[in-house]
Amino acid sequence: MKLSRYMVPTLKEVPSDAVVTSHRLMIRAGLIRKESAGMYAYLPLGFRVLRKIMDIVREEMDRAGALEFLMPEMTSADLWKESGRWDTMGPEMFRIKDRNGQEYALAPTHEEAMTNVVRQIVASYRDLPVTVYQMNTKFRDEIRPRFGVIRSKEFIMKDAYSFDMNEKGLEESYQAMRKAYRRIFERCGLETIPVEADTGSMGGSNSEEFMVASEVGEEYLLLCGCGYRANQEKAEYRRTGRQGNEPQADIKKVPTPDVKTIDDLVAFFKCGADKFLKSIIYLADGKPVMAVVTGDREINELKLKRALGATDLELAPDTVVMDVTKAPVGFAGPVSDIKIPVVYDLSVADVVNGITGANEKDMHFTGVNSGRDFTVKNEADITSAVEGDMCPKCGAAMSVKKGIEVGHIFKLGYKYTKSMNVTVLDEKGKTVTPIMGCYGIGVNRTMAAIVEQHYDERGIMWPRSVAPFDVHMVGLGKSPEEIARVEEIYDLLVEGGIDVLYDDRQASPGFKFADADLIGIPVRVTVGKTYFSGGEIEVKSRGGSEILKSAKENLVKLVRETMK
RNA sequence: CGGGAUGUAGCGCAGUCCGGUUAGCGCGCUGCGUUCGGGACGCAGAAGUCGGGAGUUCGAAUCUCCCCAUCCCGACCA
Repeated sequence: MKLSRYMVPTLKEVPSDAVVTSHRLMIRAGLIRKESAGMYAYLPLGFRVLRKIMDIVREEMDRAGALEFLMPEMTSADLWKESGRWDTMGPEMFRIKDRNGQEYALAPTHEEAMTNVVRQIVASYRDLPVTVYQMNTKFRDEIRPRFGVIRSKEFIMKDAYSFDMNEKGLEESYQAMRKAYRRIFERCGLETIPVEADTGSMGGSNSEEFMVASEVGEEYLLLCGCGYRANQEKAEYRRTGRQGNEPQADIKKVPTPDVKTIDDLVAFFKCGADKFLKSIIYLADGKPVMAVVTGDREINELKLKRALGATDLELAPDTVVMDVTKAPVGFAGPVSDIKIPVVYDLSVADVVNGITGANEKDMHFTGVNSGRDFTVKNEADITSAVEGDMCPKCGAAMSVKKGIEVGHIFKLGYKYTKSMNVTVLDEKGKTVTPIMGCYGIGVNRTMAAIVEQHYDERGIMWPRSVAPFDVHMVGLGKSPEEIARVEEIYDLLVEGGIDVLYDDRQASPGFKFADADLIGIPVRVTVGKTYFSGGEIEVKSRGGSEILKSAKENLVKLVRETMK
């Protein structure tokens, strides 16, 4: 491909709305252009990279025996109503109507649609197991699109769904996908961290996310040297059991006018936030409950929901707090008799001489001790694990990293096969409901993550497997004769089966080199004065500083070696 | 949805506080010439609804009001 005939609008300056590295570089290197918030056009160079990633995904899915489909983007509301998600999906799902008033969703995911096709086709245990997939655009009305292509309203996802006769089969299908995912990301040159994850609103049991460690990641991962790794939604931690040897003080009621928040309390009592027993009132399925955690920890609503066995959880409105605690928000506590269920975080029992609200306006208790002043009846892990917390497996201190989620696999269970009434006959002619697994990869996001992991101050450094071209050839001929000799080299490479981007523009050498570094094709071939005078062609890899020289005859061979 | 910021040529910015003739600068773009191995130089050009609307005024990029868009932080999220 001749650059003079291609479209690579590289930029020296970055549009002011690009903040994170991958976004800036993808724009500067001419891979993408913004259409509007959360929507991007992929220019030819960017689309080439995207296609390479999709090819890798496709090859590995096919290798794992998954069958590729192409599904409609616009999905009938009936399907969503059947599974119940028409109501539960909320505003993140784009909903549209046709001229007859028929409702549709722009699919944010395809469980229903895929389940629907599959149920029309499979009828017997002989048809299972089967794993189906597609790579297609997904639409999500994100509250806040962000970080360029990492969080957008429209994106390409590879989504796969497995159908098995039983849990044993599901485990096999799940492991096959797990293996495929590892291969996919490895082939893309990405270092991923598989972590345990919560299954979220998709419903289901076992779940693993493939994370790419990155400063711009939107999730926090807890990692332990023993191999335990989980995202913060899911990560457990162990109670320290450290009580120290501070003697128990007497409980005292202390006036605390207008001291409500933890920050206020820290300033008022001049002690650490971990001394406070933060007591928050929630409505779990409409009924008030109190959650008690130490002041330095954040309640993890997912964990709390699980601990309570609730399907719906929200912070209680002020009126309910008033009703339950007989005090305004800010003075709740577990000491006085509370008529609603109370859940204590693991952290609470170890607090000696804690401070907590007295369920009375402008009053707190100090010197509060569990076992004496209140009883921990229902203890659970309901706060998010943080840096330094003890690993649930081995007890060592865990560390925290931020990560971008590029893939997610999980065992869905019977959620869709039941609600959508999928059945097959088993060997005995008995009707059974298949069990599902669900496996996603964010393709665009994977591309951004690769850039996040492969760049330097000059630009992108594509791993060969996803690079838009194999070779970036810089032609530095001036006279028509020289240019003709450069073209010969280009033809030579192309005939040698090498995918070449040839910079034949009339521009200064520095300009061309800078563009080559920015675009980040792994091998650069320079045909310039050393060739015209001494017959030597220069070969350099994007990551290295060494310049290899080659005669015309050996060029293809040398380039192939450098590509490895 | 809360808090903050921004919107002026394709991109990056100045001008706005304190209203006043042809709205500037750098990059990029076009033409000509000189250059030519790490983002060359000279000369000559093209390109702007100053985010939109309404208002104040003799006069608005600049002041007032309303709206829109974008970005950041937060809340939220397979």
